[in-house]
Amino acid sequence: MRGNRVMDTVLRMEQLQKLDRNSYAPRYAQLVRILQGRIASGELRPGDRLPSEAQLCKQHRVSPMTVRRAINILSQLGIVVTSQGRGTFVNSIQFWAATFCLDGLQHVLEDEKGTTVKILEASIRLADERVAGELAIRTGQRTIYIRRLIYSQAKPFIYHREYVIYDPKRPIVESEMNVTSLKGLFERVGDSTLKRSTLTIEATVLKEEEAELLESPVQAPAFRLEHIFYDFDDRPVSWGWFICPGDRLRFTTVVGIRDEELRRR
Amino acid sequence: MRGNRVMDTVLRMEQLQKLDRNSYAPRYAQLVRILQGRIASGELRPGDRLPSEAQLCKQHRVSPMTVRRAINILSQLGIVVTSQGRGTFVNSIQFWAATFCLDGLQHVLEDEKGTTVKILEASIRLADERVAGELAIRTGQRTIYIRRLIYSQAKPFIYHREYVIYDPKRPIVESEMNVTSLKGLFERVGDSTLKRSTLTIEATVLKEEEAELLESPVQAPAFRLEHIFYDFDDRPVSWGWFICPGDRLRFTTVVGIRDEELRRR
DNA sequence: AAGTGGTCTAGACCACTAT
DNA sequence: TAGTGGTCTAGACCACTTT
Repeated sequence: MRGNRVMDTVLRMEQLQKLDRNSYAPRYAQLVRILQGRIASGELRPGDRLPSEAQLCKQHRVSPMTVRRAINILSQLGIVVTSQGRGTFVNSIQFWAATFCLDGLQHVLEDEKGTTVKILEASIRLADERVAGELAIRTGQRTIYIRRLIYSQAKPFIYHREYVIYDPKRPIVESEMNVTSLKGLFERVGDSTLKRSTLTIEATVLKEEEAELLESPVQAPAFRLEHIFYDFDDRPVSWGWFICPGDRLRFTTVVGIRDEELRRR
Repeated sequence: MRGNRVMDTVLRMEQLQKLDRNSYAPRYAQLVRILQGRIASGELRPGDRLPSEAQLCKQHRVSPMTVRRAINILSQLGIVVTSQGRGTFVNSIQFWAATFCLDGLQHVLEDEKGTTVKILEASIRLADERVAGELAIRTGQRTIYIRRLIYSQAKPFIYHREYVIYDPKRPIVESEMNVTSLKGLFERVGDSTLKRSTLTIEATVLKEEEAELLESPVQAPAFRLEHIFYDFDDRPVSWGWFICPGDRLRFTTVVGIRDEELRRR
């Protein structure tokens, strides 16, 4: 099937796909699209070896670094895999390599006008075993317990609870109170800048209090997004979780060859 | 705070962090770690400008391409943002840029011994409106309806249902039947190789049939992972969904500066 | 030994931003 | 105008795999 004359002609034609040297699109990006096209068309199938980098250099009259870059991008997209000394191969679709982004939340987070944050409670609580464990402090130590309700388009959208380490030197509460945009919420806790955060997504159902606040039925499916924020000394400063009804949030992605325009990178 | 003498000394000391030119670690990777360290230590804070690429070249005695590569990696990690003509800046933690990977499933998918797939049903069904819509066919057209139960360590783990377009020319059913490893399931439908797939994650609760098969309580929280597979002609060939109880699956990620070893890329 | 991908150099030109 | 990031060249050397 691969070795007949018709196929060879197709191959030759495809290889003639040329770079447009006057285009504003960078050459590496054009090369990515050309190779993607050869894979998408079925000309190069999973397991097949791509032309070597030296061959691609000659064929498209570009330097090795440019070819390298194109192949790196395809590799990061999971479309090809490289193997030193052997070659570059078309990958079969890697289902579990699919990545989901929280950008479903982004439009909400960035919509300053449509999003409001209401603080339901902010009080001192002594850490129980669970809280102490998550925040790496001793039980009985003081924390600030905060409950927030986040509205999108005037409707309750997310319910957030968190425990923040209480540090008498830093008046966290006041600055936390001033957070009315959700976006600012994640950039800093109190006046300390955050270094990193661990996030976990779980499936859950709404409990009574949650359902009431979120104006949804009890037992309705929901996402639970748990977080721990760390400061620049690698100490946890905040542990909490967001609850969002399942009918208001979903995560979507595409794995394999996308036909969209290649994004700038 | 930034302009005093102590800080300047710290800055000078940090800048003396040198590349180990005998190390097996590539220079761009070492440079990434050095810059990450300067950010992680709080020396460079969100909003600060990094030294220009030319300066980094001189400081670390490497070529522009090597600096470029290091900064590209930091940029892809979301740790810095670049702006042509202005400079490269330390990013504040981008909560919504968090990406979750299905690799929580990977160990299950790749564990050939511990994972088995049992086919509960495979029958011809005429497409109703919903199925026809998803698969872009006419209502009443034939599809193959397949129900599978995936076991991990001899316990039911995931329940899968899908509709596959029926093509008399391709004996899909037999080859579908032979799929006993979950891994093979996603690489091909019948004998056609897959080009891409769209995936959506939703929160749901177990219905009666699902609960019984998965040996979990009815109404228990669960993830619903819906998929459409496309062939190389961009036509949908399969629409279906996986149901997995919430207590057996979670998605975790880290956003911001990780302290792990820098992975090869 | 020959071919492959992985890293790196020392420049170049360009587009964009700030002054 | 000077400085910045973005792209690109035409080579080089190395580690690895296959023959």
